[in-house]
Amino acid sequence: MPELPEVETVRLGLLKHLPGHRITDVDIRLEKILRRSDGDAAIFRSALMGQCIADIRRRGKYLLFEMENTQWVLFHLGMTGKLYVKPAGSPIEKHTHIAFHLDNGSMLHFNDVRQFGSVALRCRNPFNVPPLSLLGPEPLEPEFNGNYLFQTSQNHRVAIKTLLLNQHIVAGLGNIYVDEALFAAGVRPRKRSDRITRREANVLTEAIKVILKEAILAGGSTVRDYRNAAGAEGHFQLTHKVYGRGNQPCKTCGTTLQKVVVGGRSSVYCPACQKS
DNA sequence: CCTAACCCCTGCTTGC
DNA sequence: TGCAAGCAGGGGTTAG
Repeated sequence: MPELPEVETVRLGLLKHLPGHRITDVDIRLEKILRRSDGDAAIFRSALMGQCIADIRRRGKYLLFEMENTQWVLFHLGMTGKLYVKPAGSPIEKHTHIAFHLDNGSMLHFNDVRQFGSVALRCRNPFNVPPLSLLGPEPLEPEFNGNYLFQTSQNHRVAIKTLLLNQHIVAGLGNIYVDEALFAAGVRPRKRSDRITRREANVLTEAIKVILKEAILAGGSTVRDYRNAAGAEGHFQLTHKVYGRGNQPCKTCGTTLQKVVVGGRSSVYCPACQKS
């Protein structure tokens, strides 16, 4: 479940190794992992052969390789997707669907057990077309603020958790960080969005920003599958107050944490600390 | 326009 | 010990 902090951690790791390097070959083992790509596997390979990686960017949970020739490669890690930088000659392990060979001999492996992730070639700037153009604001940018969240909440009648998971409203939050932010803000996940107060929207927005920043500093959360570009685990899971802790005591007050389903997602909250 | 349900997929966990 | 059902869930599509 790579969310914004995990994707950002992968990006920072890849930045150390990839920009300025040329792709010398592309080995596509599972064609169907290419989704919404400009062209088939053969086109993907030939378009990128010999091309130099200029920059690595992120939008929501998407990672973007900006190539020197203005092509782009769009990655989504889905639930279990990983991008590994590997030394020269590393074997291609199970569930590695694409291996990029680089001009310094190292390799970049895209590995995804559940195959919910995707990789796509884009011949033009992808920011102004779907799916990126449909994304809401970046949660760490100033345009995501209490006023925005309050106004948006008033215009929908879903559970606040469902609203925050909606990438069209704010880009990059997933189950972990929404549950943690709702706990920090003292708001229950099933609270209807149009009943959120202006003050709650302010508190929630700040909680989201603080938690995301802390999680990035901790290298993300490794619950089961997540690893960074070097194959190392994150540490933020040690700080989780509620995610994955259903029926365990609240770390703040000792009350047994409640586990419920909201919008089809398992959700954990503290009935004492989250009164609203 | 909106929301809920379903689908994709594999491997770990749980129950018999 | 073995087997199968249950579960995890981001995002796209379909149904209502």
